[in-house]
This record gives sequence, structure tokens and C-alpha cells, in this order.
Amino acid sequence: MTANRKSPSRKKTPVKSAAPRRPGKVRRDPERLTAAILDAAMAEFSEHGFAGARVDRISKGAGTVDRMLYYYFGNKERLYQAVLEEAYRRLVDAQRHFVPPEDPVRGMEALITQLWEYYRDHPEFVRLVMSENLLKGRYIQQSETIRQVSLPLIHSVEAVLDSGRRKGLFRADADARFVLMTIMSMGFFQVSNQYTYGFWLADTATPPVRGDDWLAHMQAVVLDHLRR
Amino acid sequence: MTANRKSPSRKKTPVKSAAPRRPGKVRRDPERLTAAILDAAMAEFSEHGFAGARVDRISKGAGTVDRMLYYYFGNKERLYQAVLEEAYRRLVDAQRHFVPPEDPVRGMEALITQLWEYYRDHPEFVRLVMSENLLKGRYIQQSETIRQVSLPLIHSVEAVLDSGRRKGLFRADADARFVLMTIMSMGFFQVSNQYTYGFWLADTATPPVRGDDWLAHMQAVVLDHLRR
Amino acid sequence: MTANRKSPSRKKTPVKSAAPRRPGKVRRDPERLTAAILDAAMAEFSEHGFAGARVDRISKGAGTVDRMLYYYFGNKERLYQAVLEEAYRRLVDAQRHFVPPEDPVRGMEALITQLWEYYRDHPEFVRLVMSENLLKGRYIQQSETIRQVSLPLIHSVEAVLDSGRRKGLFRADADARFVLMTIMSMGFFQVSNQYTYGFWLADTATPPVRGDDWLAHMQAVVLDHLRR
Amino acid sequence: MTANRKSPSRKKTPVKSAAPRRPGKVRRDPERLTAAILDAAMAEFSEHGFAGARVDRISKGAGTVDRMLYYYFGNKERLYQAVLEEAYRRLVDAQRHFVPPEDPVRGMEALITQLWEYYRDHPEFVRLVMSENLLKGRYIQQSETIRQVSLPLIHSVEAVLDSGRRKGLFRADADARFVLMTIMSMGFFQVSNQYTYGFWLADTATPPVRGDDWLAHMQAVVLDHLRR
DNA sequence: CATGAATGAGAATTCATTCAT
DNA sequence: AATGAATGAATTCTCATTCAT
Repeated sequence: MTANRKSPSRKKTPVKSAAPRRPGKVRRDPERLTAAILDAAMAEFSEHGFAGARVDRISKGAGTVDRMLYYYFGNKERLYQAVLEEAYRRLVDAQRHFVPPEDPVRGMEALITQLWEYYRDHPEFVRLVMSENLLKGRYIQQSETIRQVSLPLIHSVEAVLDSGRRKGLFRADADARFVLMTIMSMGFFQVSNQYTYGFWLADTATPPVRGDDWLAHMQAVVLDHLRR
Repeated sequence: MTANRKSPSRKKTPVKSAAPRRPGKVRRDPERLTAAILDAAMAEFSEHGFAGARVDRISKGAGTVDRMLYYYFGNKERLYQAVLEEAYRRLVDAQRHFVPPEDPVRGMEALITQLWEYYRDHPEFVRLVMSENLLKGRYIQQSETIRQVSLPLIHSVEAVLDSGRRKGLFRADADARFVLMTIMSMGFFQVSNQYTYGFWLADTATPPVRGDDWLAHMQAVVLDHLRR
Repeated sequence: MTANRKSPSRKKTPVKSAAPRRPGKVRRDPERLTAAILDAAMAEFSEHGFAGARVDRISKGAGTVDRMLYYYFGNKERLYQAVLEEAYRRLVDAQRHFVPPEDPVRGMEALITQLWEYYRDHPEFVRLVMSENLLKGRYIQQSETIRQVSLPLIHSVEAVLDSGRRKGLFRADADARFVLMTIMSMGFFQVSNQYTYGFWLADTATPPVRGDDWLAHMQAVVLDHLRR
Repeated sequence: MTANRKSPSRKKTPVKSAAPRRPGKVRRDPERLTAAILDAAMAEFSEHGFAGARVDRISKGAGTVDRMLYYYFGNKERLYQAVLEEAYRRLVDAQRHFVPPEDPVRGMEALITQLWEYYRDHPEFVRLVMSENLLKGRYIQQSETIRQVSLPLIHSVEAVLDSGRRKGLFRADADARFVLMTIMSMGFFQVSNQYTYGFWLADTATPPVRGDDWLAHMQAVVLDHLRR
């Protein structure tokens, strides 16, 4: 049955390699390839969570092959952790450059706006954090990088609260942790739970809560609480 | 891995044997078996999310074999959806029996307590909702059951707000949707993000926020906002 | 976790039973149910072959449940065999009522037409025979029913040939077996191989062979061969 | 069943052992392994049809494991299609090297012999084509490879017919398509339906048609038709 | 006579990862 | 410093069939 088979055309093309190699693009540029993998991995992990993420989709997204992920990152878990660290790094970077206005009320409003906009504009970060919580923080706890830094924002909050307290505008017992957590809760939830919260007002005639309205509401709630 | 494939040792022990047929097994009791599967599935899906859940762990948890999941639920997706519906059914049931006190302030506090305790005591619900949001609400949208009912709590909130407004205690422009969402955000987040929020106060000397304190804070925040 | 689950609505509906029962239709009418199963099975086996046929599709097609196939036919193999027998029974019935015209040439033409039309109008028979040949005649050989009867047509062919020979119209050495086989080959192939024979004249400008033309061609070929 | 799942005994025998790594196995020879899989698959698909074919029998036949079929061919369907293409490639190759004799009558006889012998000697091809027709040509239609080439034989037939016509030996209206189809019908059927055609002359005393006699008959029939 | 409940054994395919150069 | 080849171990799901009343 092996007789006269003459197929010089049929290459040993394993089914996977459908992507054109793009010579000279990412090859021989470790920095760039690493970054490409990290980006693709962030997209994939944030889209599907850790368990749902697929190594081959990541490599395809990065324009390379599976093997390279292992070469540069070791395995799926370590890649996930690298993604998580990168996501937090970006968050911290964004907050580091932020300086709230002098005026306490303005300052608090700006803080809330800043956090809200970050969540709104970085759903991949939100989803990654959800994923990680679903994993009970397994990887964030293993990350020295993440555990060593703290959110710059907590200090901004403290500064604003201090200023407000000193000026007699804010209540004396305001606790930065509670205030920040309140802001984070409200901002995060709006993005993280957008696909399910619609259902409970299904038969209510009211339209869904709009983002801008929600920001105003957050600011009102927090300031109503802080003001003495 | 299929449970029955796992044990090559357990040969086809002829059922005709005089033995009393494994007493305590859930044989010939569809209701019970279905419920057992659903419970096991809820545990598994809430623990690992949809992608991370394993069919064989569910069947093992339910004391049956994989095959039965397919017999009763068709496939993993439909089982997941059944779990989701069951989770919402339980939430709605819990809220249906709740009647807030007459006094508006007491009423609002009770509402907040009720929701907070539900989240705190049903982390599996919280995790399931997170999962579903990670899936962008794919299954909740397919569920007629869920989409048809609305949360009883929204009506309780409206009632309490009305009462408070009539008595001149609450601000006139209070919107039930915003109020409920505020409560849900804060309650949900505390449970859902418990594994990651610790890190940002890492170098702060302050201890983590305690549950009771958080409840009191939620009540204060909401009432500070509502009170005129 | 088993707490307050109150779903009296969720029935033990195994996923399979989606079909409405249609009370009083096929129930309690063994004759009719058996026939319905046989018809559905013929459709299924001829469509998908033995291995590709699905028991549940057959039962659904017959408006009953899997269990009934086993009740009436024992198993898939026996059902297949019953279908095969039924198919041959119908072929034989069709041929039994056929009487070729007196005139040898007319007779032969009529014979060819009859066989051709049977194939053309009963592709399910053709497909069943293909299936059976793919199975190397496993079931036809087990069937006493089929093996006992012979095709009525062979006798018609013999009669027509005899008549033609006696009248000096047909060659003396004409063999009924070869003649019948020639007709069957050409008729069967046209139906059985309709999905693949198109390809080899792909680049030929000629259109596909039409059924009527093929019948005329068959008659010409056979008679050219028989005429002396 | 996956071959490697079958043997719980064969534990992960460390590959690092000093043993010479199973000599004779097809390791690190993609060409050869691909070919082995294709051959085994052709045997399996032609023996059992698409639905009846078993992936694990193929891998076993190729001396490898299931996984490799997926590595090289993606899935069962694509493997089947590759087999189909290979089968046609071989047929076309066989015909390409065939040049009929000058003399029209000899040429036609040779053509018939060539086709007849191919069918007779390649029942796996015949069975594959039957399978594909049972599938209504689903895969052949998807195959660019097959659809692009046409049978070399059709040109040989045209050439012979032309020659015969020019010499006044063959009828003027002879159509290559009809002639080729006639030959194919008769040759194919004899092989494809060998397991069922026996039955209809069951009670006839005549012996089954022998291959050689059938070839002679085919030649006679075709030439009787062509000769003017 | 009929049927709802249950199921063992397989079947295709996926997934992350390592081997070997 | 890369990368093509290979693969073990699951994983979901299907299929015909039997149990039990």
C-alpha cells in the first residue's frame, strides 16, 4: 500500500503552524518578543482567566510558537504571574504620576475620578484581579514584586484626608483604608460586575446606571461621609 | 478523567449478586441524585470557575459517575447554567423572606446587614457571580429563569427610601438603584476581592479591615449620604 | 449548601426526552410502532450507514424512545438486518408485479427502464446496499429471508433473452447473468457514485451526464451487444 | 480509547535510561511517520468507513500513538480527507503512466483492462470511494487537490475514440464521458457490490461471474456499442 | 405490554510541556 | 540562543445497552 506515493509537496507541516513567520520582525529580538508574549498573555489571561487561557492562543497572539513561552517564562503559571506583576506595575505607574489638587474636596474628587477612570479604561486589569481572586490570590502571594510595593494612592488619600482634617472640613475619624476601599469597591464593582448586575432591575423601568452618573454618585457618597 | 476509567481493578462485579446493592447509595432516586450533582457542581464551579471545573470532580463529589451528569444535565455548560440558576434562586429566596423594620434608618441598616451577611455567608455565590462576569455573562443571558425574576431587595430599598422621604428623613432625590448598587458594591467587593486588597496596605502598619467594622462603615456611608 | 433549595418545578427530566409524547398516536399499537421504527431506521441506516447510524435518532424519528427499539428488535444489529430485509422485500415486490412486453427489444428496454427507475427513485435502497457491501455482506449473509428469494428480474431477463434468441434477434450466447449485471452496474453506479464521479471531468467543458440520457445510453449499449 | 491509556502498567519509564531507545521505531522521521499514519488510516477508513473507523486502531496500525495523528493531521476528518486525496493521487499516478496502443480497438481494450485491473487490485480505493459517496461527497468537495485534477484517463479515452472515428471504425457520435462512465460503472460495481450481488442468483444453478469473464464481457459490450 | 432510570466502555480531542539538536 | 518534533495525561462527551418495575 506504500507503493508509488509521490508527494514531494506534502510537507511535514504539523497542523499548528499556520501563522506566517514574518522574518526579521520579532525574531532575534528577545526584548521585543518577550514584550509581545507578555502583551498577548495579558490579553488572554484577562479574557479567559488562568484555567481558560490557552498557551497556543497566546503564542499565536504574540506571533511566535508555544515553545518560546517556555523558553522565556518557564511555564503557564510563571507567565501568568509575570502578567499579574506587569498589570500591577502599570497601575502603580499610573498612580505615581498623579498628584491631587491642594483643596481637600477637589483633591478627593480628583482621587475618585482617577481611580474610576483607571478601572473604566483598563478592564483587562479588573478582570485579571478577578481571576486572581478566584484563584484565592495564589500567585499574588508568591510575587515578591507585588508584595513589596504598596499602592501610591493610599498615601494620596492619607494626604488629602489630613489636609481636610486640618482645615476642619473632614471628620476627624476618617480612616484612609476605609475611604480608599469604599472608592475601590464602588469603582471596581461597576466594571467587574457589569454583565450580571443588569438582571436585578430587569422589570424596573429605570435605565441602567451610566458611567458618568456613577462617578458623580461615588464622589457625593464619599464626600457626604467625610464632611463634618 | 472519568471516574470509572480510573479503576481498572473494579471489574464488572455481577449485579446479580446477593449483596444488598450498596446501601446508602442514591440509587433510584432521581430527585436526590440531581440535587447531589447540583450541589457538587456548585461547589466545583464556584471553586474553580467554569474552565477550571472538572466534570469528574463533580461526579465524585456527588457520589456518582460522570455519565449521570450528562444524563441529567446534558453537558458541562448546561450544568453550569443550572448551577447559576440555582444560586440566584437561593439568593432570591433568602431576600423574599426578609422584611425590613418600619423605621427608615433601622430599615436601611437592616437591609445593608442582610445583604452583607448574605455575601459573607455565601462566598460560593460571590465566586459564581465573578466567574459569570469573567465569562461576560454568557450563561446568565441565556437563562430565562434568571432574567425573568428581579431581586426582591430592590423593592425593599424603594419602600425604605419612600418611607424615609415621606418622613423627611432622607433626601428627596435618593435613587433606589444607586443606593442598592452602592450597598452591593461595597459588600460584594469585600468578599470577592479579599485575596488581593491586602497587598496595597502592605507597608502600612494598619491591620486588615475587619468584617464587622466594614458593615458599620457601609451603614454609615449610606446613611450619611441619604440623610438630609 | 443543601439548605433552602425549593424547586418543585425542576423535574427529573433527563435531557434526552425533549419530544412530546403524542398520546394515543403510536402508543399501544405494536404494529404501527414497529413499522414506524423500521421506517425511521431505514432512513437513518441508509443516510449514515451502520456505524454512522444513531439509535437515538432512529427512536426520535419514530416518535418513541430508545428502549422500544430494543424491546421490538433486540439491538442495533438486528434492527439493521430487519431494515435490510425490508428493503429487499420491497425491491422484490416491485419486480414481481413487473411483466415485460412481448417484443424482445421492447422487453429489454422496459427491463432496463424498470431497474433504472427503481434505483433512481429509491436511493435509500442503493445506499443500504452500499453500506452492506462496505460491511462485506455481514448481515445479508445472516439473513435467511434474503438468501432464500432470488430476484424476480433474473427470470424476466431470461425470458426476454429466450424470446429474442428464438426470434433470431439476439445473439445465441447471451447470458442472463451478464446482461442483468451489466444493467445493474450501470444503473446502480450512476446513483451510488453520483457524488464522486463529477470530479474527473472537472476541467472538461462537458456538462454532467443527465439521467434520461444515461437511460437511453444503457439501452443502446445493451441492445448493441445483444443484437446479432 | 487512547493507546497510552490502555496500559496502566506501563509507568513513566524514565527516558533517561541507557537503553538505545526502542530501535526501529519511527522516531524523528516526520516523513516516515506521516506516511505510516496515512497508510494505516487508509486501511482503516477503507475497511470501516469514516464513522466506523477508530482513531486508536489507526495509530496502533501506524506504530504510534493517537496524539500523533492529531499532531500531523489535526483531527479524524482531516485525516480522512488526506487519505482520500492520497487515494486519488495514486489513481491519477497510475493512469498518468498509461499509454494505450495505437490501434483503436486494441487501445479501447487496453483502457478497459487498465481500469478493471486497478479496481480489482485496489479494493481499498473502491471502498473509500463508496464511503465518500455514502457521505454524499462531503470531503471530496472540500478538497482543492482533488477537484483541481481530472482523471488522465478521460483524455486517453478521447484520444482512442478520435483515432477510431478517424479510421471509420467507431461510430461518430461516441461520447467519451458516456464511454468512460460505462467502463467505470461495470468495473467498479463488480468490486464494490461483490458481497451482495451473489444473492439474486441464489437459486440459479449458474456459478458466480468470474473476473476474467467479466473483463472480456466489458470489452465486448463497449466495442459492440462503438463499432459501426 | 411497556417504560423510566441508569450505566459501562469507549471515543475523539485537548492541553501543557519536554525531548533533542 | 533558539526551535522543530514529539508526547503523557487527562478531559469532555457519546453510544448502545441493561436494570428494575
